[in-house]
Amino acid sequence: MTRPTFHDFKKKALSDPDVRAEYEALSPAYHLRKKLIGLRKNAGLTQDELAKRLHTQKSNISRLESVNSKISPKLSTIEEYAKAVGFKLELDFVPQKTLKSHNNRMNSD
Amino acid sequence: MTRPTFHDFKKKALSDPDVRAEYEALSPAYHLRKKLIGLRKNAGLTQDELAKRLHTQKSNISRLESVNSKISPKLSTIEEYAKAVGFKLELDFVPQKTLKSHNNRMNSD
DNA sequence: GAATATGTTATCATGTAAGATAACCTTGTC
DNA sequence: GACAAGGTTATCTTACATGATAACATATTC
Repeated sequence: MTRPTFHDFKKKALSDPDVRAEYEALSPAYHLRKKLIGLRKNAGLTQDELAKRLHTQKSNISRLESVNSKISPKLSTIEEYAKAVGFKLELDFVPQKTLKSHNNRMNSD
Repeated sequence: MTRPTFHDFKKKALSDPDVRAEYEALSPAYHLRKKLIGLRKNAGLTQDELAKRLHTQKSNISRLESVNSKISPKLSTIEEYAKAVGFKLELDFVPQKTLKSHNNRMNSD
């Protein structure tokens, strides 16, 4: 109980606004679209401009960002999107504490 | 210069073995395969057993884990793999410091 | 209200990841 | 050395993400 958990660690870390800007974890596929949109807008890019950077069409960007989209994009697609807006994608594997743990109600099925 | 960077933050965080076990970032697609294998073995599963959990074939697991594989898996594939071995996949977008920054030689193209 | 900028939606074509089966390669055990 | 367990590789099929084009919906500006 005295040992800081990852939750604590994260909470503390995110209280630092500098760190917060850099560290952004998210449960995959759910927040993903909104996150992507945020990154793009933050970079001051329109879908069309981003599309050009990625040598594709704005309609494809729109589809990728579409929240109600049922598609599960390829890893490389997200990577390239991230890179195009000035970010680098990293993957975290965090243990599922299926037991009596605290805030672990992220599991869907 | 005096403000701690994400690098420092991460370094400090990872010095805590408890945190380290939970937090595992990786540059996508490169370490990914090895990471997956490690997670599976750590869970005490064979490819065949994991395949059964995912209702697929061991050959498909092998292909996914194959380091020399040229495929870029779908996000959902990694998610399901992770979940099957007791982990949850999270995505981090970390800013590309393309400027005069330190350890930022991860960019390929 | 025509023109432009931004984003959306539908559709079809194409590329490719994933499903499935089978054959092979170890390594270890009897 | 037959056998089984674990993993690999090849091939074919199927599913689906992405590419591409076009038409539409809103603003916003002139």
